[in-house]
Amino acid sequence: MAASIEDVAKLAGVSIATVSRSLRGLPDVAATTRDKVLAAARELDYVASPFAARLASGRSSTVGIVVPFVHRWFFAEVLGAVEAVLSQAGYDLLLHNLGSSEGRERFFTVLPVRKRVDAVIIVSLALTEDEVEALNTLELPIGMLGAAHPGFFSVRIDDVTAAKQAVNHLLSLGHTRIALIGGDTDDPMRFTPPHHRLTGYEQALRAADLTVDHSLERLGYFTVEGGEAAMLELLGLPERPTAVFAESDEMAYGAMRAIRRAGLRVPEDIGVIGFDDHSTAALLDLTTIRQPVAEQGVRIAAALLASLHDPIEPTDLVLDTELVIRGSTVKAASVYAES
Amino acid sequence: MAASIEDVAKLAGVSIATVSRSLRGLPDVAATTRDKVLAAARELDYVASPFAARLASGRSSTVGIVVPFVHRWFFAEVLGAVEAVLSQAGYDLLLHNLGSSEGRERFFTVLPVRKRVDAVIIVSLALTEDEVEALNTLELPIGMLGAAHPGFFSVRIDDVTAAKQAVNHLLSLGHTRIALIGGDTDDPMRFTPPHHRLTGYEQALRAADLTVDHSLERLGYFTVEGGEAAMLELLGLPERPTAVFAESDEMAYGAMRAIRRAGLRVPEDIGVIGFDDHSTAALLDLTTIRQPVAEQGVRIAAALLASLHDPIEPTDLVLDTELVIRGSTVKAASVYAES
DNA sequence: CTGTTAGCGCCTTCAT
DNA sequence: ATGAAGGCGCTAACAG
Repeated sequence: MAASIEDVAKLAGVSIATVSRSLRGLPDVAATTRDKVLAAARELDYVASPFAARLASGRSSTVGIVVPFVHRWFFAEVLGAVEAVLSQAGYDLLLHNLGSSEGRERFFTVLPVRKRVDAVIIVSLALTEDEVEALNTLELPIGMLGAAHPGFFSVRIDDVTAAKQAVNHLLSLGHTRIALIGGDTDDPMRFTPPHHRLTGYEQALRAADLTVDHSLERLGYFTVEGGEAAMLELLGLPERPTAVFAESDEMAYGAMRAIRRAGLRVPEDIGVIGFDDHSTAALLDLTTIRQPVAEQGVRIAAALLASLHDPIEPTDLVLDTELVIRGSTVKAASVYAES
Repeated sequence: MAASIEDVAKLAGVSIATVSRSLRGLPDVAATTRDKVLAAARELDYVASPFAARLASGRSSTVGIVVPFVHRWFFAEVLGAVEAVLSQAGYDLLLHNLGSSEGRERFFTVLPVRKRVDAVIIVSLALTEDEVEALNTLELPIGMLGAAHPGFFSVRIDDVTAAKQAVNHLLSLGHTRIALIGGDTDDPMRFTPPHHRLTGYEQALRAADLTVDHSLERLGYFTVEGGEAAMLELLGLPERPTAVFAESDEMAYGAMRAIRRAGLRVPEDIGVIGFDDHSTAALLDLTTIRQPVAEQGVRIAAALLASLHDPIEPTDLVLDTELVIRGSTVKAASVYAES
């Protein structure tokens, strides 16, 4: 059997309370006794039972993270960043992968994080009022990544501004007929970006005195295939667009494929700009809006840890995005040119 | 304060023992009393404190998973699959992302899963004897994904055979000068695939009575950039290869880029085959060896859950791989042709 | 600075 | 079929 705190106490010749204090680095322990305890603990290869500690202290030293689809690039990237921060702080990470709108519903009705985490991170979800209420019953600090809600911590980018960056880039190249391939604003998963990016797109057009043509706004569902299908529709229009803003790099990939399969060239015939700066965007020479993905994860994790240390008012942090110009919007010999 | 088992017992007019039994679906509880208990629990919105339960039972209902880099496609995919199986079985998933060889060393010396999981899944690591020993001190069922070790459960593919599939495909197309872009067999992370894929590559060549030319074996480090650099070296050879087998799709992407930047065509001048069937492989029209990624995750998770249910001898499952032929090895109009 | 003593909330024999 | 009671291994007052 593994050593318990009592074994350590016996070996060190002190009480279990002193062992507990010493091992946790609490003050009011003589340096000499602490050393004795540490030596005993090392000798017995002792580690405290987290469950006993959690039961007694009421703290779980665990943070729950809720992501729509772990296997997608963005969420995996976030997860890695959050894990790094938490594990370094001695916290456990409890992963909840929604996977579908049913999974989402299950999560918010069952609330499997109840009684087992000190804080929760919600990634990329626009919460319904019911969901907010469910989270509030937890009476825990809540962190949102890619969205915001009063009373919750949040770290995000400004999707409206970012979308404007994208469209303004196309406008600056002389395009006036600019299409949008976006996410579904009515999707059951209710991701946050689609609304804002759509808004930014339309605002940028209006600011340039262009009329918003809704027939140029298509759904790509954040997948390569969806982006391709959306582009096909756009290509079938009486007057096709000269440029496309896709709300994700993956949809942009699909759009590029559709364009090329139609025998047209990127960017000469149609310019394409994506969103994210996915790891393969450089490879495919895609102009895009880069957002700091890992950093958002680091920041939200750090904010929650800080609030766990001593309760503070929720903070809302908005990070900058950056236009990365590549060959899909500016003339280049081929897709495989500079990147 | 949230309801405790005592509250439920009081409301249902039974003892806490009966509540515990009822809620866990144990036998020897009268149907009527069970209903009473369930009703009371529902009314109080009761959920058991996992920590109290774990402390008392000695079972953690948690599985630890150790991955080299969560943010990489393969591992994220595995993670999603494992999470789905575990959460459905009522198990928590404790994620450990190594991130580097230092992270790896830290994990195996600290063993942060001690006293907090019922089983551990190790993904894609060739374990050293010290690491095996460390895991054995846990006295827990251990599952390996993408590797195997006596005494541990495992689910994997046959990398030797898979590499042969790849090379044989190139041989069948008439290639005789076939290069390899692989992972580092001396890498501190010691991934398992590089050794086996290298072996399969050489065996296939020998079986075809071709001599193995080590100058055709280059390191791509499992990244796009690495693959590109490796391909550049190969292109600089006095007699360059007519085909390349990359041990991952991402290295294959890099190779394709290098080939095209050199003004050569794929597959006319140089054929390229990858490994994995990464989600963008179809997009880039890359011939590859598909391995069942999510299924490996599902299988290893299921195996461990089964062994937790009732201890069984470790099993070793080898899943099939499949050759997926696309335009990077067989003539096609362009990279963006059929896929 | 250190020890004593209640719990934390549940599981699990052992009785009945 | 149900209840009583002793832990599980630790934390957190409270004494001293």
